[in-house]
Amino acid sequence: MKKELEKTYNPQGMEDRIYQNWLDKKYFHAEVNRSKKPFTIVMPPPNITGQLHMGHALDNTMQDILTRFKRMQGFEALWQPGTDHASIATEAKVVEQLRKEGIEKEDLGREKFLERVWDWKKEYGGRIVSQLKKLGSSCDWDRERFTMDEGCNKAVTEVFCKMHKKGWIYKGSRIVNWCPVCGTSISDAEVEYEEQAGHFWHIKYPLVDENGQPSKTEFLEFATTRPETMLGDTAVAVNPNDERYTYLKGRKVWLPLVNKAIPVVEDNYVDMEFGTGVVKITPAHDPNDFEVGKRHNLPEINILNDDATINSNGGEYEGLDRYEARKRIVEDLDKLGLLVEIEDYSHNVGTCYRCGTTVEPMIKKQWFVKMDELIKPAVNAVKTGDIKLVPESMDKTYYNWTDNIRDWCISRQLWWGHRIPAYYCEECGEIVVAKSMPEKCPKCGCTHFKQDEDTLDTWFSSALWPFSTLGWPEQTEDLKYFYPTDVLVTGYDIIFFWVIRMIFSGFENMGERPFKAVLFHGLVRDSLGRKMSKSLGNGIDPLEIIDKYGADALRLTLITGNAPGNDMRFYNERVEASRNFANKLWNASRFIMMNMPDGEIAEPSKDALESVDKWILSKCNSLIKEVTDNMEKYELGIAVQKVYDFIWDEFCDWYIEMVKPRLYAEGNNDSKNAALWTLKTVCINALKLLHPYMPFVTEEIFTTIQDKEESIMISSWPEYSKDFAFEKEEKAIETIKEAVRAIRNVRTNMNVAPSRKAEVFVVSNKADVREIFESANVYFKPLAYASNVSVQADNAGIAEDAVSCVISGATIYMPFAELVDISAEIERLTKEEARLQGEIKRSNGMLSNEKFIAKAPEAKVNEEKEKLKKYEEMLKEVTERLASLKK
RNA sequence: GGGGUCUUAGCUCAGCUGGGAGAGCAUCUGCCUUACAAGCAGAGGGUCACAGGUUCGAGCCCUGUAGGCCCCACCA
Repeated sequence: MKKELEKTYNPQGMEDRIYQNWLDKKYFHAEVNRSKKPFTIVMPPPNITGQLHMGHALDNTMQDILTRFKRMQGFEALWQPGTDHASIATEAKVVEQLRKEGIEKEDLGREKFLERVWDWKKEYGGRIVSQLKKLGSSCDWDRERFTMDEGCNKAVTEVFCKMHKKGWIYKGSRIVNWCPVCGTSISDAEVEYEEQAGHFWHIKYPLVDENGQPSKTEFLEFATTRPETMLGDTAVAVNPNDERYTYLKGRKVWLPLVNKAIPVVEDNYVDMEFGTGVVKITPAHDPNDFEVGKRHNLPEINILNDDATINSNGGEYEGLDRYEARKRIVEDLDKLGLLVEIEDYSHNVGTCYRCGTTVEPMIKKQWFVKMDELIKPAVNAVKTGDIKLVPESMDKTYYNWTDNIRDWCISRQLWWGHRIPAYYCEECGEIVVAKSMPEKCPKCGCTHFKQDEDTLDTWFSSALWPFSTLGWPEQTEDLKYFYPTDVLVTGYDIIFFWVIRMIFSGFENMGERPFKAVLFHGLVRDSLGRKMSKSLGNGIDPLEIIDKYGADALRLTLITGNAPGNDMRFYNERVEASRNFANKLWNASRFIMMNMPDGEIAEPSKDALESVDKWILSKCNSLIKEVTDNMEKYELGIAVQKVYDFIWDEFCDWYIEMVKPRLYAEGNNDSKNAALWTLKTVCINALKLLHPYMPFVTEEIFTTIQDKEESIMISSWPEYSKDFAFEKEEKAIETIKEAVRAIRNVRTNMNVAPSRKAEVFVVSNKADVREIFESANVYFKPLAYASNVSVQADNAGIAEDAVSCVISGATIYMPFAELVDISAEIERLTKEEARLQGEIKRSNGMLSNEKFIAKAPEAKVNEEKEKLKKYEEMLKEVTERLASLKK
């Protein structure tokens, strides 16, 4: 039964229908299958607070392409989906929602609050999942996971306890970045620096005289951007090599307003060149000062409450907001005559990535992961190529992170997240880290424990994602089969947050790399090159694009014209171009189907294939090889570009046009059959190559054009076949190439013809020229709309190296050179000659190099010898042809 | 301060072990032609940022210069 396509390509409706069918048929589902090789990708879990944006669309399109490609190649392809609980973002969302109801989270209490968050998750958390489906994502939804589901919880607890036991997780007082609005510490990587206009307050502290009183004459001058921190000053530092200050050795300075003496210390941290070479030291509120403080055993005085107001250590300033206190302190110093000047100064200020509030460095008791040992295998893996980063240039960015890594602050003062499995004995304060609440204190034997209030950094659980989703810590079959995963696809902006942490977690917990390669993509920017953001309102909603142009068009747009790791700009015009391509494919297929007879087409014998059939078949054949190679190397954009060019240019614009006269011929014959078979064969192969990129339209066509297989997504990937390697049949291929060139030439002239219905007479006394046009003639009519083309030998006395072409009565003489273009050919051959001479020189050089002969494997040497031989032969041929042409 | 990356047609960008300068869009010309006007046939348009170097040969490799972007660190 012959099926037909709708008259116009219309993705609306079609895509949802096809996706539902795939779901019903369970095509996305992967199971342990020992007869197949596994191929695994874990999806970077999108935040449950998230809405699908272009970044997701790009990320997931790439993953889907790779998954579909491998699935068709016969791998057991698992694309593991899931979502992330996004502790800080989700908590903020719910807190905001509660506020609208006039409720603070503290009013609810921890339990009730968490119930609200779970409710929220139930209602909105699945939104992004359904959006991913619109894209055509072929993930195994049966395996969908959540970073806070039972299995992931188990994995988190397991890792925490294990690493704590090893001493790699510890609790300590460190300077952390404190966000006063979010009320939590954030990791170094979560701080965003922004340039802010500020001031440099030049201040002086009096030295302490021999009576222990502030001197009236001796002062030490320095500058600060945060004068209020002086309340926590515990020293003043100078560089030990600074001769200007050698007299200060052993002396003290008077801390005004607080009114106490603090020491002068010598520390190399101080830059003699900068400012006055004197630095006030506030160990509790500056990471550098903290280090100085440790070296000199200085007290650490915290002057801030969690909401960034001054605490009781601030004396009379207690209760003031940090900025209010700053103002008051400057005024008070001025009154004392200790303010020298105020200088305008622009500097980088750390802000919270969530809320934009200026973070305050503070000393806090927090949990940390010790990085120095953990990071080693992660560095090594990339160095040895065990994990390959694509593009390779990302290696440097990677090392830039690993080389400068610091201990990772993992505790967050939030409620939504994995609660830290540390328990404090209420009697003696002993800390017990365990998978569950201990029954008895190992120290004092009492039974009252309180769990740590803090939760873990979201990234702690996502770091375990490649194996926690496969069942770890249970030793599941899934884990044995699907781990390590094959490739991770993600943006370069989360190398540190996520990629590095997954790598070291993989090695630490699985003893093995979590993935073999990381494929990075860039940011999707707007048409002006700006980051898409909510505040700018320049975001383009992928769902709107899908509604208008279809998911296939969106996918193709995102994947073309863009190299790995590079940012791209998004234009609607580009989506239109992609949609137009889908339409082209649609119509070409429709044309083929219109001409198909009922029933099967027999494969023609090699002899029945005409030159043009061989030409397109061999083109298609080498396309298969190239595209497969490109995809294996993750060169997705290049691969699909080749398919695009092949389908539009070679297949549609040339082959289909050339074959029309044969199709329109009356009755059935071998030539017609060969054309039909070639059309169908090439079309199906092209559809398969395109399917990973444009899954819907290819499926729709595939299921219509043939009825042997029920879905293209489970059909097999085309393979290069020696049977169709006609590129070696030079005569056939050359004929078509010459025909194409000749047709082009005549067309150029046809274009100035007054009428579309032109008659073309080609006259030449050269047999090979006539031959070219004879072959062109076969395919000519539909190409140039000539009503007739005839070719004859010269009887009009024209020059030997010219043809005359008569179009609708006007004679256009075209020198033969324009058809085969002798001068261009000579130029080409001259270049070729030089190239071959160069290659021979290089080859000879290598083969006469003793070191190369001694060290290189024999195969390599033989290969080089083969090459040399081939080059020499080619050179001979080229030289001969060149000589004959020059005649 | 450290590192990365980019500079190719009017615009946005490909160009992956050194050998043809390309695509989409835009512009111009001619076309409703029985798959497709979401189309067809053509045309114009580039010192591949600049200066050196390596090479028979450089958009591609090396050095330097200029400009743009990004990341990290951050000097109180």
